[in-house]
Amino acid sequence: MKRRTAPRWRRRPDDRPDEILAAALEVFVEQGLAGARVDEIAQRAGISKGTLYLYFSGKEELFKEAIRARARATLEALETVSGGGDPWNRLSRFVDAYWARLRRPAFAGLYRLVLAELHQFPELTRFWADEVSGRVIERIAPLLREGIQAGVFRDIDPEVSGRMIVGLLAQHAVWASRPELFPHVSGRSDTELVREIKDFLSAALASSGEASRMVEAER
Amino acid sequence: MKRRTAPRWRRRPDDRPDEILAAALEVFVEQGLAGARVDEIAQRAGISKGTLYLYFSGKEELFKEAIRARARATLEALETVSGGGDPWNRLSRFVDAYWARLRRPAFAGLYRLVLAELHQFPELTRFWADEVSGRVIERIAPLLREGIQAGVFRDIDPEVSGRMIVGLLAQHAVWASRPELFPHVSGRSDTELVREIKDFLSAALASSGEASRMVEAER
Amino acid sequence: MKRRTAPRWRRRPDDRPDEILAAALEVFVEQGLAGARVDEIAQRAGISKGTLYLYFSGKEELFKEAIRARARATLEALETVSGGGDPWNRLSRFVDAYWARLRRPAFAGLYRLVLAELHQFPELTRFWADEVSGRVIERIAPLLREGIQAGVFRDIDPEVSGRMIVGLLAQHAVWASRPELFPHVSGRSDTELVREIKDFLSAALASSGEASRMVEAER
Amino acid sequence: MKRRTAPRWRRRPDDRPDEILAAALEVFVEQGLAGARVDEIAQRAGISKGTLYLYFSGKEELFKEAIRARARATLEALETVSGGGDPWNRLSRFVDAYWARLRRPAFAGLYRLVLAELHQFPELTRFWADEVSGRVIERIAPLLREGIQAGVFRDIDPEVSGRMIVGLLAQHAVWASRPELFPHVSGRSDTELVREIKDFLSAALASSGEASRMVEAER
DNA sequence: AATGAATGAGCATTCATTCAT
DNA sequence: TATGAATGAATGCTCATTCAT
Repeated sequence: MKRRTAPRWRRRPDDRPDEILAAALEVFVEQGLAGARVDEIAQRAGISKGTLYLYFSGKEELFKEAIRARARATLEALETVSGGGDPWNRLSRFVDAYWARLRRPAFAGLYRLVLAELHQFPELTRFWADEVSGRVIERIAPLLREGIQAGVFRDIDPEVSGRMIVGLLAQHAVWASRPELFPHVSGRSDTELVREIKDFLSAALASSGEASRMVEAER
Repeated sequence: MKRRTAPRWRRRPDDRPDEILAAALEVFVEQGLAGARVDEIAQRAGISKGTLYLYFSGKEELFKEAIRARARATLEALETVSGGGDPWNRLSRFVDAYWARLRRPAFAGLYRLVLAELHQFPELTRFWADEVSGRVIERIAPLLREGIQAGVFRDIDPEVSGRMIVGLLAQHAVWASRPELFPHVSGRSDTELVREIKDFLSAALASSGEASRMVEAER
Repeated sequence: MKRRTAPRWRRRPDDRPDEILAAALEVFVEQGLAGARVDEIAQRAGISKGTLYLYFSGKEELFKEAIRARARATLEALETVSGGGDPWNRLSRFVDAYWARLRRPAFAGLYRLVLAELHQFPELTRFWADEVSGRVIERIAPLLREGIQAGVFRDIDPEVSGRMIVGLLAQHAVWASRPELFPHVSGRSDTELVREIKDFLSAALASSGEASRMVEAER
Repeated sequence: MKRRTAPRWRRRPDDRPDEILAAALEVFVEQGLAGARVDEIAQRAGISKGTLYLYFSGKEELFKEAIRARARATLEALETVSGGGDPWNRLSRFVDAYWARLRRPAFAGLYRLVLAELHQFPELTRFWADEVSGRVIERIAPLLREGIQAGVFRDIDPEVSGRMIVGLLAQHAVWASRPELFPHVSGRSDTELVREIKDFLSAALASSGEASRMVEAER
């Protein structure tokens, strides 16, 4: 139902659909799917309610496309994290990049939405599992494997330790997105949180002879 | 005729209100605050819609009371975890007990609800921060402190490592509550997940001379 | 969706559904299916919009039930026309009774509605063909057959002459329901119209030796 | 630039307006006035919605003009029926010509539309009464008068018998346009129907000494 | 106390009409 | 002339809340 061919046509060359999706995600994050009002989405996108229906067939499609679009953007951003250096260094950079992503205002909201509403949309659920959840761990695992071969990381299943890393980061990001609810993060800066996480991960990952080194390797 | 103004917190023997709250939480968890229909709550509680309004003043109050009641129950349950033994043992027992709690079907739903909707209710937000979030870490911290003094745990801020422990457990519980969304947990049993978490925590917490021992100390 | 068991309960024992259907037919007749507003139907039925949805699942069901109910009532009314006498007499009584029915304000409207909108509802179309259209001719045919056997009517297919009788009556009723549109009926009373039709039918039906007698046999 | 105020009734060579009206009538017949969508009319006419508003001021005007145009065309077509021969012959030719007209797909639809919606437009109602309804009977009446003078038709008011003839034909055409609704015509060919009608009319019209002759006089 | 019929504000969606290009 | 994007009033339907019984 989205206009794929047509609306190359007025006002802001053709960001219209993206602007609508951004507004929609904002409102969905604040109110949930059922609570969001189409009127408000249109208003935040600076268009009329009717116009919105020229681009999307209804509230549900809007929801699905908003989730999809944001998820894609997040993944693309992570794609670029890379580079060389020793394993501690590379892991540190990954943590920084991922944390930066998780801390964007949109992320925690998206994640809440996914947890709360995605079960209503089986295709989206598959999309999320296949295209999003899986991808992040796929990206740390090789890095961990190399560290193990180099003898600097303990020999544990990289899928598992990858999961621990992502889990700690994600949970902290979620907490940090609602500091009023979680006093144990509310006084702390992002820098502190990242340092504490890195320190904890260093101890957990370092092979026995190694002094853990991620913290010093900081950005 | 008596119960005209505040018909809510009386009739201890009669557990009608609790049944309603349980039904309500169920529906709120499935549909969110806006998506939940009062009709359905009443139906699941086995009463008529009108009756529901004799006990609660409206949907919002129902929501707030449901959250409050469940949070209290969860905390009370954790209260009882205790006992002696060496620090690894006690930590292991705490992890088991907390995990068991987190894995109850109600938990992940409650947590999602808190993340998704609590911002609409400032008083509830305070309640959650003061009475719930804070309490859990308060409970592990002493345990960690003793382990440090006994020389078996690394000397790191117990508040911080407590947060890491709770974070890992909570995130895994969230993931495990939606296995379709998170393929990295979907094949694994609870036993496996707990073993992996304990192993990771052991490495992260053990003081340098110590072989980490939480896994062996298993229930 | 109609309440079959429940609403035995307040205000006017239980004509509620019938009152709604009557109001609905009125509005549908005036505005057509698409043009009718549910609000107005409710208003004419003296209830609120919401109440209407307690009895019917939506505008379409309302439409279908309204048609069905009225058609049934019309058929039932015709059922009672009967009696003895010579064929001319009986035919005359049938014409009077059918004409009286066709001239009720609801009939022409119902007929218009059927012509204009029924193609949207295949089940209703079948219902109309099976239960309504067929029945009327079924009722005159035996009467004509007896007249033929008695030698007073010409020997023509009773199904065919029945159709002519019904056709003339129906078309005149339609015209008479919109006199502004059809000047050739607009000045004439019902009595005149019926007399003219009977006269025409008498000539068409009488066997050659017979002087046609329907007109004199008048009510 | 010229055609700014009254862009409607000009440009003879350009038949754009007529194409639009034809498309409009099609859609109005299928959906009624309220149910018709301007979008679809434009689409069927092969133009854009905006263009349509260059030719007609809105949906209602479109409706009125479509009815008017079609009615005029129908009348013009009947004008040409004429010729000599004995009265039975001429009547037979009239019946054939009128029936052919009534059986065009557009007719029954137009008639339904007139019955269903014309009351909303008083001027159109007058137009229909004055220019359409009246005219047809005006055309048979003289023919019947001559037959009476020639002694072949019974001496009855030609206005009245004309009405019967038109009524029978019109009603059969309406039935035949919706055979699914009217089983008593659904199996029969047009030839059969016309033969039956002519036979019936012959008996009704023939003066007493005459054998009725319309059927044999067939085309 | 309990019920469930009744209400009407609220909201998603459609569609006739306008107007910048 | 012709287009089709944009608009927003109109309308079907839902659902939290009330209240007569």
